[in-house]
This record gives sequence, C-alpha cells and structure tokens, in this order.
Amino acid sequence: MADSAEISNSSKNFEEKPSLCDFCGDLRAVLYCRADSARLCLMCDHKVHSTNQLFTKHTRSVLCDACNSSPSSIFCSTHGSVLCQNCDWESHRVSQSTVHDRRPIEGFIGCPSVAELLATFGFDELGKKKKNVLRSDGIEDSENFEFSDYLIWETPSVVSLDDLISSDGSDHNFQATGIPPLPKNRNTVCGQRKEEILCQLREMVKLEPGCDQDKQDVEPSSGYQSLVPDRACRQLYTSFESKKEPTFFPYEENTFQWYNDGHEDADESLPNTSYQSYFNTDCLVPDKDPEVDPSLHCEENKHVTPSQNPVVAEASQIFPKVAPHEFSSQHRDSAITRYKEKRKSRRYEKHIRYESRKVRAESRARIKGRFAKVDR
DNA sequence: ACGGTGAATTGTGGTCCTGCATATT
DNA sequence: GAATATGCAGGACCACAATTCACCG
Repeated sequence: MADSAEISNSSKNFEEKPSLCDFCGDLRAVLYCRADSARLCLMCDHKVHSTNQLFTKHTRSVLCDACNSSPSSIFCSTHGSVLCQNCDWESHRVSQSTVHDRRPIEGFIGCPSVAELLATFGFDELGKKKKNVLRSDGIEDSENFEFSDYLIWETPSVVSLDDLISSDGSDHNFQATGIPPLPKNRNTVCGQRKEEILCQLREMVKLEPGCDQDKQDVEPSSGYQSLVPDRACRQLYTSFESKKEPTFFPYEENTFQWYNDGHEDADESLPNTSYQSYFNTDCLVPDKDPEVDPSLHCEENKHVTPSQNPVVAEASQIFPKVAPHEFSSQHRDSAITRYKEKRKSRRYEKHIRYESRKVRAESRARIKGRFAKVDR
C-alpha cells in the first residue's frame, strides 16, 4: 500500500503546513474558488460570495487533500481523500495494482447557509446521530446541526437533466470518465478536512442569525409543506407548465443529497421520500406532457382530490397509487427509461411540417426579412 | 353519412430588435 | 467599480397559401 502511504504523506503535509485563508489569513482554507483563484475558509467564502449576484455564481470546491492548493474533483474512498485531477492522476498512476474506489465530486455555487453547507458536505449522518443522542439522553443539545435533516442540498444549476440521467457516461463531460457516481453516504466528500470544516461550521452557526429561523421553518411538526423541496418543486412546476424539460432531475444520488422526513429508519435518499410524500398526500397532477412523469408534480395540487378534479381523477386512473417502496424502485426505473427513450428521439433541428409552405415562404417577396404584400 | 362552403387558424423564412453576458477602457 | 463596446441568442414581425373546423343542404 505504497500509494496509501503517499497520500498519507500528502495529508501529513496538510496537517503540518495548513494553508491559511487567502482572505482573512487567519483560519485554515478549506475551499478553493476557481474564479477568484483563492483559497478560502468557510466564513470568508460566505462573506466574499454573498456580496453580489455575480459572485454567487463562482464555483467552489473543497481543497485537494494532497497538494493543498487546487480544487478537488475526485473522491477516493480508499484514501478517504479528495483530490484534484493532478494529484489523483499522480497517486493512482503508481497504484495500478490496486483498484481504488474513486468518484467524481462537484463543487457548489451560490451562497449556501450553514444548513445547506452541512448537506453539501454530507453531514447528514452526523445530524441523525445527534438526534439519537438527544432522544436517549433527553438532554437538549445546544448545537443546531440536527435540523439539517430537513433541508435539502441544492445542486448547482449547471447540472442538467441529461447529466443526471446518463449514468452510462455517454454524454456528459465529467472529468473522471468511467468513475461511478457518489455513494448515498456523501459524508466523506470533505475528505480529510472533515474536522476543520465542522469546526468552521460551528463558528458559522454561532454567527448566522437566520439559523433559528431556518430551524423553525423546517420543524418536522410543520408537516408536509416543510418537507417538500419548495424551490425545487417550483422549478419543476414551471418546467412542466411550460412543457419544457425540467432543468434538473432529483433522482441521482451522486448529484443530490436529500434528507429524510424525520423517520429514523428512513435511510433513503429524498427522491424516494419525496415520492412518498407526493403519493401519500394525493398529489396527482394531470400530465400535460405525456412523456413527463406525473409523479414529479407536487405542491400546487396536493390538496386536490380526484373527486374534486376530473382531470386529477383521470390521472389517478392512469397512475394509481403505489406503495412507496414499490415506486422507489420500479417506477423510478421506468421513469428513467422513459426519459432516456424520449431523449433518444429528441429533435433539436427545426422540423418542417409542411414542405409546400416552406417552398412558398422561400419564394415570397420580402421587405427587410418580412413578408411583403404582393400587388395583383 | 356525405359533400360543399366560408371562416378561422396555422406555418413558413429572412431580417431586425432586444436583452444578456462578457470584454475592454 | 463604473461606463462603454462587442457578441450572441432568442423572439417578433410580416403576408398568404395551406389546413382545419363548423355549419348547412
């Protein structure tokens, strides 16, 4: 395991010579902003990228555990480290004898709150553990981490539906081709900086005034509404209503990390739980686009019962209620299959329905591109 | 059920305009 | 950082033949 030793040495460098934040020069840098070419701590990252809308579009990644100076793009579970492309190549070039479980990791954009950062770094397990401790001990923990269970991690908007669906890696431009998606447990995507990130997050919790509000907003007692990814749903709705493809698809666990709805035994990613919510609340919506899975609709019609709305009733017949576990596997697969089929037949080029009209239009008199009247 | 008629709607392509993003000053 | 210049994408516009639809005998 010479390669492991190599990484260990690299991580030793990280331990011995921690890079400080380029902004404050005080805390350890844990993120790298490509646009700014800067290494930042979490708090400075928040400061810098919340100043205006343009800055929120900067993509940030966790710093490479090995070189400590580049954005990571690969997670090696064998090493338990996140690596930039160069270090990944260097370390795994010499370790061809060993098959390492490596997966691509993505940065994030926007100005995430503490809760969103928790989710981004995959600290959901932490939240669950803390909840268990609370219940067994009956002691209220002063930390706010457990509420992250009810928040979602919003993926960068640049991820398209195609990217998410094509698990075969045929179309997208992920840097690490042939590398399987992230596991459901993304707890380790922050690599060997886990403790440092947690420490900085704790500091942010103390300083972030909206945390309590967040916690209220996502209180499990608030029921279904709070569990539905509102923003995501709205996005889906606008997509469906305009008969467009949704810009993202909350299916693949390598891109989204969803949190359970408070059931301790529900160790499933949110796609499943969200479907449970949709179906358990009679959330059936007529499918405007017959190729779009109606199960993806939610919220707006969740209070409409089939008896109240004939269209919903019709949809209920076409898409009868299914058990959550049944939907999560069977229907998910069929939905993905249908989408793939649709994608195959998708036509981007202009489709001429009437060739005669085309010939006519090409031969018509024009004035500045517009059709002109013909005097007879 | 069938055919005829008239009204309403659809679809076609080249150019211009507008808004947005990025680069430059 | 602000102002300006540039490039690009998408939509609007136009007339009219083709098509669709409703109605009538």
